Amino acid sequence: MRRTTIKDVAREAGVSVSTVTYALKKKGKITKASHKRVWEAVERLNYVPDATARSLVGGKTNSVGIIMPPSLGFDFSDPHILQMLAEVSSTLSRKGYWMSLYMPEKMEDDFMRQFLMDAKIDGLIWMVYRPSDAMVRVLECRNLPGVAITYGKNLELNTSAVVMDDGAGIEKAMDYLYSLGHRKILFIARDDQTEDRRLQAYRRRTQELGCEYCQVIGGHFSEQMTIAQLSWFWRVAQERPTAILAANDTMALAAIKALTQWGVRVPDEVSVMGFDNIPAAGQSIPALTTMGQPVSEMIALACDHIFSAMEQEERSRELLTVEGKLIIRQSTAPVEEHL
Amino acid sequence: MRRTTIKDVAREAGVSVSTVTYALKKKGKITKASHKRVWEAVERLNYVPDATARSLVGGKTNSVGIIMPPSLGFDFSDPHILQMLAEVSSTLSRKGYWMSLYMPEKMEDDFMRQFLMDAKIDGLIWMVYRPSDAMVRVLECRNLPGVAITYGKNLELNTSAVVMDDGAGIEKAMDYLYSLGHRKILFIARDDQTEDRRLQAYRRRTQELGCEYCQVIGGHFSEQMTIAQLSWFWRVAQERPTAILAANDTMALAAIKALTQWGVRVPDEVSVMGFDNIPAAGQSIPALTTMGQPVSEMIALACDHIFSAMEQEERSRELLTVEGKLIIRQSTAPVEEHL
DNA sequence: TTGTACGCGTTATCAG
DNA sequence: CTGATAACGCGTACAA
Repeated sequence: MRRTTIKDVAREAGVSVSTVTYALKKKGKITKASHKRVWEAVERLNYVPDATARSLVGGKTNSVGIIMPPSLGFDFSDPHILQMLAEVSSTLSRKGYWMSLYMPEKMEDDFMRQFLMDAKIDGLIWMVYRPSDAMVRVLECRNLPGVAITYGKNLELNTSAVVMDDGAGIEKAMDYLYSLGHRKILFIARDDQTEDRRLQAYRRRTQELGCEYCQVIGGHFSEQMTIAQLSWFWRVAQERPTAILAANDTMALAAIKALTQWGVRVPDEVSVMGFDNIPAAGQSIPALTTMGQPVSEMIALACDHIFSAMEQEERSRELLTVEGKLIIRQSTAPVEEHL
Repeated sequence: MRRTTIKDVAREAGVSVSTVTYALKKKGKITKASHKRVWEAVERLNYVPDATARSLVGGKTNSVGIIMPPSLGFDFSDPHILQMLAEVSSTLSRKGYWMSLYMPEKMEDDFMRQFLMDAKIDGLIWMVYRPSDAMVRVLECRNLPGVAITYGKNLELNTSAVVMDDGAGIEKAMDYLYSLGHRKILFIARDDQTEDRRLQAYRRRTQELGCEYCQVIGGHFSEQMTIAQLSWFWRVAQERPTAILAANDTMALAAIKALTQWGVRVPDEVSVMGFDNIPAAGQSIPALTTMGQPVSEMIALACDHIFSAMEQEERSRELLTVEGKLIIRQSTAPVEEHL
């Protein structure tokens, strides 16, 4: 059983196809009578215009692709990611676009190229640290605009991007702790990220602020690992820090948990600060001071960029940077109170 | 700048369009020479076939729609949902399909109808409790197959569905606790779900098992609320339960936390059991015994159903039910030990 | 106001 | 082996 086409409707209504189109689009001028007959025929036949055909003639698909690997080199927590997707979805649909989501298991997957070639999209948002040149090329062949949501300044970008400068965020965090009087700040780094801008930023800023104390432990992502590392450090350290800055909230929360368990009061004895502002950060005791990633803002920027790019013929390579937001809660305090 | 089409390639290679198609599809027989010239032209012009045109002539879009409201009447936790999406995505792409994800803010949204009409899809998976008749109608007009992933038996279904019978799951959980000797089982219900099959199942099974004790408290979703309710109950209850069954893991975990804090040993004094098997359930202390939703299985079933339905012309309405899986961990113990 | 005819980019059929 | 040509379903100039 074939699908009902516009011709069927025309025949049923006793008019021509263009009359049907006009009646449906409310364009041009049509007699009341024709209009009515067309709509009746549409109802009778349950006609729904074919989306693919419209796309072909219209030259646009009305959808935007999203590429997001489940194992992101990416620091948004799961709840965040889901919320991000929801935000993207509604932002897109408000403008009449739909979302074509692709979550490759691994980035080097051949499927990705397949997707890039096969997907019926007018633009693409990369949720990856840095898309590979080959993939970007495919997009260029199709003359489609793309924008990456990522972080880390001074990235050698091959595409437009919205980047959060997390190095600057760490520096900002250090400055904040410094302003509270802290001079001995311990950094908990992610030890699975070889090139860790956050760690580098910590080292740099420590030096720039003239702090002698520059101690780093690897926290790993899991709570247990972080606690184990911190516990070890706490035992062997010659000098204990007055503040702890973690490269992400998960590790900061683990630190708070551990310290509290050991009877070390946070923030009275030690201030603890995180990074990312995951949802759990606001609910810990004490609530975690952290550097928030302006996720919604980044998404809005990316969507805006794609929207305007899709309306233009020429492709530009734009770089939009956003700043981390300092979110002060209860896990940090002036160092004076420690005395 | 127009996109390069197959005609451009043909001209560049000095052959006809059909020869190009043959060369690209490796079908039919072509001379080495032609093959080479075509591929060179393709490389030179960066030709990528237009997906929309292929879909039009081929009669299929190679993508599957997913409708998933962020506020699901749905009990999968966030990490689960993300994992579900990833699973859907890879299952689809393994079969050469892509995922068109739509997350409406509210289900009664007009955008949804728009999506259903506009989306270039060959089938749809509903991640909703029950799709509205009107929406199902749109799908039918397009002659597209659809399948809902949902739960609750005896649903008046208007579409194919994979359902997890959570009423039966609760009964199974009750039977398990009963088999451990528990006769006084407290139920923590979700108090934001007016029609709660889980609660009803608890009441029914309690009676069927001949337990006199039938106590329910409303746990709400948040940890705090659950703890508050439980704390209140613990104070005023004439008779305390030997086991607690919660309508979801989040509340069960909250219960464990609270009990432990009060010095009540789990499971020695009170057994605690959850529902859903969220990731955190395996990591609590003690690890939570729970009734797992076979999420992956449900997804696989739904995808399989859609795959086969998309290959057929006729639409059928199938109902696939799955059972909850009892996952025994450390939070439950025989009642004898309590003595 | 309405109908005809062409084009969108492919694939598939059928001659040559 | 290769080249015209007809679909696919719709939108839209252009003609009537």
